[in-house]
Amino acid sequence: MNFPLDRDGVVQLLHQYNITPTRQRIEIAGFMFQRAQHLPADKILEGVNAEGHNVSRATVYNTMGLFAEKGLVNEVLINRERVFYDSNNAPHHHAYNVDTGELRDLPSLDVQLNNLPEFEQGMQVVGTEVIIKVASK
Amino acid sequence: MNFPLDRDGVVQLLHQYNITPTRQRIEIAGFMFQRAQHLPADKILEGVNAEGHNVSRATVYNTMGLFAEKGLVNEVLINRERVFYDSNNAPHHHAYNVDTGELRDLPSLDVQLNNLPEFEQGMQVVGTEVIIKVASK
DNA sequence: TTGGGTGCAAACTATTTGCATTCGA
DNA sequence: TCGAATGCAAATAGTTTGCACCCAA
Repeated sequence: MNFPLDRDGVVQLLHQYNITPTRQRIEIAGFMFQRAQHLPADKILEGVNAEGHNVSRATVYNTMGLFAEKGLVNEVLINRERVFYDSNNAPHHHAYNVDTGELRDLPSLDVQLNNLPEFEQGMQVVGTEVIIKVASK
Repeated sequence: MNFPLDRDGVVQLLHQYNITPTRQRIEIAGFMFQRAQHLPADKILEGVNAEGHNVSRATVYNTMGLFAEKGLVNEVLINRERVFYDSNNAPHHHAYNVDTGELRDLPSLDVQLNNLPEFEQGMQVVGTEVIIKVASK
C-alpha cells in the first residue's frame, strides 16, 4: 500500500476486496489510508467527520468490522478498552508502549519460532502475532 | 507453580506477592490455581461460587485486576469481548483457535527475534507476547 | 482501632442491533 | 426497481465506581 490513497485508489481498493464502494465507505477508507496508522473506531468517526464528511457512529463500526473481515485492515487487540484498526495490512508486528498506550509498527522485525508443537489434524496456523511491550525505564 | 495449590500454599503465594490474604482473595486464588487455565472474570465468579463460596462480582473484578497488576496472573487480550486471566504466570506463549475461541498454552515455544529496532532512550522491553492463531482447515 | 477490603447497585463505555429510510447498480 | 447500506436510538455486556459496612493486622 502506498499512502496516501486518492479517491480513485480507494474505490479501486474497495473493489479489489469485494466491498461495494458507498459514499461512507469511501470516506472512511480515504481517511484510514492517508497513512499507516492505528486508530480506535471512535477516533475514526471523529477524524472522518472532521474532514467535513457526515458518517454515523454505527456505520463506522459496521464498516470497520467489514473492512477487517475482508482483510482490508487488521484489528489489533491490545487494550481492553477498545479495538485498534491498523491501516497497514501487510504482515508485520507491533510494539506497544504500556505507559502511553501508543502502538508502533515493527515492519522489519523477523520472528523465528522454534519448537512449535504440532496442532491437531485439521488445524492450520492462520497467523502469528508478536507484540513487544515496552515501558519507560 | 505446581498445581493445585492448597490453602496454605495460596496464602503463602499471596504473601510472596504482597497481597493481603483476605477470605475472598484466598478463595479466588484457590480456584484459579487448581490448574493452568485461562478464564474470563465471569467464569471465575461462577466457578468460585460454585465451590460453595460467596464472592461478589465487583470483588472478582477488583481482585483479578490486583492479581494481574502484582504479576500473580497474566491478562491475555485476544478476544474483544473479554479479558482472559491466565493462572500460569511463567513466561510462555499462546495458541488461539479463532473458530472455537479456545486458548492454549505453548510452554515450549521458543521465539527468536531478529532485526528488533532500537527503542528510544529510556524505553525498555518489558515483555514479548506471541499469539499463534489457528483455525479449522 | 483503623485503613484497606468488600458488596451492592448504579454508572459507564465500547459496541451491537432493530427498524425505518435512503441509496447504488 | 430493490436488495443492500445507512442512521438513529435503544439495547447490550463487560467492567468500573460510589459508598456504606466489615474485617485483617
